[in-house]
Amino acid sequence: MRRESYMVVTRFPPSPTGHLHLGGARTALFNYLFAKKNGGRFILRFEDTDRERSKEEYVTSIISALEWLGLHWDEGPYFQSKRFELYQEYARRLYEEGKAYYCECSKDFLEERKKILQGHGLKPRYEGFCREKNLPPGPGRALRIKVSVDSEIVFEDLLRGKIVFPPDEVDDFIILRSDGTPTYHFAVVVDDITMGVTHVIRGDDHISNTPKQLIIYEALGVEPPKFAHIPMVLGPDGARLSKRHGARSILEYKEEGYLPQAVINYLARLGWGYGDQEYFTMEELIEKFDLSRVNLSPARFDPDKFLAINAYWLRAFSAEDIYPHLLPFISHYNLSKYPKEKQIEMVNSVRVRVKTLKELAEMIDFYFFDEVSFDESAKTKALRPELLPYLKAYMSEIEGLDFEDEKHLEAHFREFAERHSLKVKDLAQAIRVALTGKLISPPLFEVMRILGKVEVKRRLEKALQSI
RNA sequence: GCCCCCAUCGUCUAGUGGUCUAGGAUACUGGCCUCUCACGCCAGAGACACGGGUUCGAAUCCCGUUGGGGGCGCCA
Repeated sequence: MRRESYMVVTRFPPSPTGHLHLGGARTALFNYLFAKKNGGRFILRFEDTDRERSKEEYVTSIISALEWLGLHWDEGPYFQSKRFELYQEYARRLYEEGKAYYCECSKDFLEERKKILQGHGLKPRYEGFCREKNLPPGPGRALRIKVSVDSEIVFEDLLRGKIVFPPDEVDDFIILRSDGTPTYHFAVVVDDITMGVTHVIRGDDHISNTPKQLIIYEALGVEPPKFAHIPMVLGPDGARLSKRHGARSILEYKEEGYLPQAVINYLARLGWGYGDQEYFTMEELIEKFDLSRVNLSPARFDPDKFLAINAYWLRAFSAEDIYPHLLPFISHYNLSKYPKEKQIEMVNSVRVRVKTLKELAEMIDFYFFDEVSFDESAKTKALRPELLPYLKAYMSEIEGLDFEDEKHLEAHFREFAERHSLKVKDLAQAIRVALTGKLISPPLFEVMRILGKVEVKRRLEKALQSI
C-alpha cells in the first residue's frame, strides 16, 4: 500500500479561558508560518474540556483576534467539548487492553498522600493503590493509564535536540475524569492523532508535559509527531506575562491603534531572527521562517520596541493602506467636511509624527473642528498681543494667494516675515495655534492648503478676536 | 523539595572555533536638518554571567557554579 504523500499539519489549540495574548498569538504565528512555509495545513482547535472555565465570549474574542492578525486557519475550529465520544472510545480501548485501570481513590485521600510525599521531599505522585484492583467502570471512578517505564524517557526536540527524563518521571495519571470527560493530555493526543498533526509547536512550558503524552502515544501504538518547544514570552520584568503588560488581549492593541502587521512583525522577532533584518511582511515571514533560527531562551516583551515597530509600519505603508485601519478611530469626526482624498493627505502628513493610529487620529482632529479648541498654554505662548497687528496684516494679504500651492504660500510667508522684521518661527507658531489650537501640528503650509482659504481666514479671524 | 529548559549591550537579536578591537534594532545622549513636532542623517555610550577545562586559537565545544524561566492537578 502506498503511503499518502507527506504533508505538514500544525495546530493552534487555545483554551477559551481567556483572551488571546501576545504569548498565545506568537505560538499561533509560528505554527501558521511553519505550515505555510511547508505548504501544509494549519488547524484551529479549542481545548474546552474544562467546561467550568471555558467561555463562549473567549472563543469569539480569540477568533476575531486571529482573524485580525491574518492568521487564517485551514481547518476548524474544532471543539474538544464536541468530541467526548471519541476520547471515550480511545479510552475504552486502553482499558480493554489492560493499559488503563479505574481508580476509586477520593480527591481528599489523594490530596493527603501528596502532602505526605512532599513532606518527605519526594515528588508528589500517584502511588498505584487501585492498580491491581481490576475495578470496573463505575460512578466516582477515574480512568488512569498504567505507566510502566523501565528506561529513560527520551524525545528529540526539533530545537533543543535530545531531552531526557528519568524513568520514574511519570506516574499513573488520569486520562478520563470520574465524570467521563477527558483530561487535557489525553484529549490533546487523541486529537493530534485523529487530525493528523505532524508538528507540535508550543511553548516550552510544555516540555515537562511531553513524557505524559509520549506515554499515551505509546499505549495507543501510534508514532508521536515531531515536537518543537519554543521559548515563552516574558513580561518586561522577566516574570511571567501578567495582566499588567503583555497578557492583555491582542484586541486591546488593536484598540490602541496598532497595525496587525506591526503585531505580527514584533511577535516574529521575539525569539526569532533573520540576520540583521528587522522588518518583515507576512509574505516574507512565510518565505524566511525557519525553526532552526528560533532562539532557545525566553524573550521579554518590550513595549517600546513594539511601539517603534508600529511607528515604522505607519511610515512604510501608503496612506491609502493605512486609511481603512484608521477609520474606526476617526469615525466620530465630521468626515463629510472633507473629501476622501483630502483625508488621505492628512494621513500622509502626520503618519511620520505618530506611533499609533490613535495618536494619528488625535493629530488630525483639528481639521474637523467647527470651532478650534485652544490649548490655553499654547495660546498664551504663541498668540501674543504684540503680534496682533502683523497677524491682521497677514490676513489681509492672503486673500490674493493660491492656496493650492504650498510653495507659493511659504514663499509669501517668508517674504512677509522679512518685510516686517519678524522671526519666521514666531509668526508661524502664532498662526499654527490660530489654525489648529496647538503648538504641534503638521507643517503649516500643508495645513493651510488642506484647510483652504475660506476656513483659514475664518479661523484666523476667530483667533484674533480672542486675543 | 524533585525534574526539565535557558544564559551576547537595559530590551529584541546577529554570531554555528580564527573574518569579533562582537554587528544591527530599540531605548538613551550629543549634533545636523528645520515653521512646531516628528521623519531622516551623523556621532556617542552600552554586552559575550562566573570558574574550570578541550584547542595553536573559544562568545562559539565540555563540566561546574550562579542566575532566570517552566513543570510536578480528576487546569489547560
